[in-house]
Amino acid sequence: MYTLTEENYLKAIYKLSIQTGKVSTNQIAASLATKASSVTDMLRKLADKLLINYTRYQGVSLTQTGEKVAVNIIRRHRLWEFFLVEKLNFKWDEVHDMAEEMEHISSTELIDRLDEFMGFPTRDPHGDPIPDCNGNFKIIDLKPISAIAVHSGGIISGVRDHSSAFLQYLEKHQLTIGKKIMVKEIISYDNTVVLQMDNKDLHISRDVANNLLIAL
Amino acid sequence: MYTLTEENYLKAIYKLSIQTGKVSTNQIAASLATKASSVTDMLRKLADKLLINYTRYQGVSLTQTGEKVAVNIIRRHRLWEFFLVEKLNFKWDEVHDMAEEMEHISSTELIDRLDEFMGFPTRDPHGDPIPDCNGNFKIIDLKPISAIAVHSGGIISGVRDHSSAFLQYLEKHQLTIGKKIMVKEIISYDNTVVLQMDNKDLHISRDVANNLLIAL
DNA sequence: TATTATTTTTAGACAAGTCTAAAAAAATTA
DNA sequence: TAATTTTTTTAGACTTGTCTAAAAATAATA
Repeated sequence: MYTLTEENYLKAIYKLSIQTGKVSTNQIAASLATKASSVTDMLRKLADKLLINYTRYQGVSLTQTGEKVAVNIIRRHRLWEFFLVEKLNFKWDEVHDMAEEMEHISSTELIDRLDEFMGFPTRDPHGDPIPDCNGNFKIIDLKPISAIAVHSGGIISGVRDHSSAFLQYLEKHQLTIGKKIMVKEIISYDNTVVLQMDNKDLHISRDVANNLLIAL
Repeated sequence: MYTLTEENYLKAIYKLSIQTGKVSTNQIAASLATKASSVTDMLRKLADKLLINYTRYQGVSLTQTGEKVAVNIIRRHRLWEFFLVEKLNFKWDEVHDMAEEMEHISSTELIDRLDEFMGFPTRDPHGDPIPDCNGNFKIIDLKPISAIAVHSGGIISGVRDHSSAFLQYLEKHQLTIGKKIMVKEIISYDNTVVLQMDNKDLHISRDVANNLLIAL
């Protein structure tokens, strides 16, 4: 239906527009590691196919069709990540690149059966929600640890940085999805956050606290 | 490592060379539904990459490297077919096109784990052998039903035609992998083959008998 | 507001893979 | 062996997606 490149553009635009609304050419170029001029070319093609709203110099947003396609790609990506971790025993930091390829397998029937095979999971291994076969999913409002008050806490429920370096760091310190944590103290000198978890103290940097999301 | 197109060419050349040794430009063109001129272009590229032996007008054969790549693609294809049938409950006539896409997922680690997950199967749903992680597999010499003598028989073990029309026909008449059959009679008028199976008689055409393979 | 800097777009070119039409080589037939 | 047919290759062009360099539009600053 859509080329691999088109799908990657739609996914990138979707992800960028969640945070920022309208998306700029340069943002897309950065996100896809390509040049602004290449992006402009592609934007015209996507607009011709009614997948994005685009007027030059004004940035882009997805049309309803475009969003549906993007959400579907994300559904496929997250279901394959779940499969790789739950069925093939990969670690959560190993699956991104593989799922990046697998998300382009086109059969809807296949992905729906895969969904069923795994018992209709609602979160992928990184805590991100998996859209159902109609594209519906709950956006839970998660907060980075750096944004909550001292003496409050919650359940680790997601990450903002999906790099394997970050995920490996978290794994090493047991900072995994589902863990209950409490912010004990913030050291004002360098904003180090002192967490209490499993009755032990753990110091994490501001950077880590910014990228680790909790549900209150 | 290799482009999708390169992989498809290597696979096609591999399959054609099993039957005929050296493969011609036109054979490849027919098998990939493309034009002879396109094939010539690609053959030069594959030869540059040392994947095939090619001198113009003389046909092609795979190099050792080329064969290794081709066998690996076939391994991936057949493992995914097995997965789709055994784990996701697809029927044997539904899986070809999906596997055709999935065979290009590149991770070796992924395919080896998938292999393990399914218990290292040795045959795909159509009876074709699945190469192991070193590319080894047994080529069992199967005979079409049309080639065996009256009153002899064997186990249905493979098909020569993988089209869904043919597979659906077989399914409908319970002519599935593993079934034991015996050739009772060949009607000389039109070469219809009368099979005995499950203590019942079944008439199949010469065409069907040609495409249904048995192990003696 | 005028100037400068940044962002975005256009113009022209390139690589991969495909095509049609025509030429060259090989195979077949007379 | 010569003529004809078939197969294969070459030549030139098109599409998709990319790039660099330069121009145009927008945003920021003086």
